[in-house]
Amino acid sequence: MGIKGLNAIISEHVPSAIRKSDIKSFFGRKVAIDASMSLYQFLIAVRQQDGGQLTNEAGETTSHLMGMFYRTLRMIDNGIKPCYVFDGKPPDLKSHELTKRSSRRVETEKKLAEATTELEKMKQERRLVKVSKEHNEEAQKLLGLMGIPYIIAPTEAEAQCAELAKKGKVYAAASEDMDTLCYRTPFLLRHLTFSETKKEPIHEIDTELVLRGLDLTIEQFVDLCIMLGCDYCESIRGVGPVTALKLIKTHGSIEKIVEFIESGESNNTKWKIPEDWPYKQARMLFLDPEVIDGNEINLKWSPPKEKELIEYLCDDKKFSEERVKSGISRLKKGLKSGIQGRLDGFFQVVPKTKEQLAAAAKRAQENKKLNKNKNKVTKGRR
DNA sequence: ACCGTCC
DNA sequence: TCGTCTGGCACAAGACGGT
DNA sequence: TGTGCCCGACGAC
Repeated sequence: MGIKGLNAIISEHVPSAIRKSDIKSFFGRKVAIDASMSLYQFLIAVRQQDGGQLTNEAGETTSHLMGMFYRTLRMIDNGIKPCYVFDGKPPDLKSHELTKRSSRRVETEKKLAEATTELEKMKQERRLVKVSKEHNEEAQKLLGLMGIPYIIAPTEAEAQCAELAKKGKVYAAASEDMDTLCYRTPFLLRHLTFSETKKEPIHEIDTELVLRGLDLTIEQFVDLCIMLGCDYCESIRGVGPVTALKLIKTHGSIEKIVEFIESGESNNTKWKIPEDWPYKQARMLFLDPEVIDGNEINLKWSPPKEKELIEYLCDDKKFSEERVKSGISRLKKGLKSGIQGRLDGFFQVVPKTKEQLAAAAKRAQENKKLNKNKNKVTKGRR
């Protein structure tokens, strides 16, 4: 998943589109999160000494529930209201990529069988991690009991996250995945979760600023991303990030670039356009993805179902009752203090007038100052 | 900031 | 020679709480 | 699975 090297391009050409800030500056915000991606990370990372996953007595995996529970609590503690979005059916174009992945799986399984050392076995085992239907359903059950809203997307979760942000149902999409920008989410938050414990600050990427900074339309930006390399199709062999940007700037679209290369005017023999290249379909998947209209979605954060939560996590999954109870009170507290939260619908309409842009710039300035002051305060205390 | 533990 | 792409490799991916 | 880093290959200048 993702767009190869896009982060590097933005960091280099439009660093001003990435605002770096503290988790505190998102207090009162709602965000949409790709649930399946989170579950995958938890399944890989939440392990014990011997490399095995956390389980209950029956041997059922609990790593994903553990991760989901505590990460969500952490966000609630910080006044952030998460909404999780689960993947639906992958689009047909992705099947190439998916068959590639499954053939890699077969090889990994072989290696696992051949592995001699425990260490080697552990490594290969992690590569085999896959988010199952059961993992997803268990996570959904947990979220339901916690009173956290979730959505099952028709196809790509990233696209649905962006849709929620575009319609003002949430402030931003939170993801490590750069292709969320292709769906034109107003804001993309990277490193949202581990920012407090780790050194990386939260990166807030403003899609409109990226487009303006690169001086590309959204269509051209998507074409650039396809050339950089996405999940849906191949890219032009011999064209890396530098050339891709140059080409899109001078020719304006992949159609024109293909024309240019095939005409031989480029004096370049090394560039190889893929045969039967479905770039037009890939482009449409980004520009017009299948999503549930954000206007039809009503996100609600409800009080946790205490008794059932304890039954599920403690009785069934063997979580510490003390910790779960403390989690429940954190949930209740966090939801109370938020009350109405902040207004996330500010950027509802995509086209902006000059006045709106000026106002947005002013707000950004003020936020910056605010963050600086906050940092000073916290530093002073320590 | 480390490091063992969570389940 | 410089710039750019490719392919090889290693590495790490959570959160909590006590010290 | 992706990301950065180092490397050699290969055109461009």
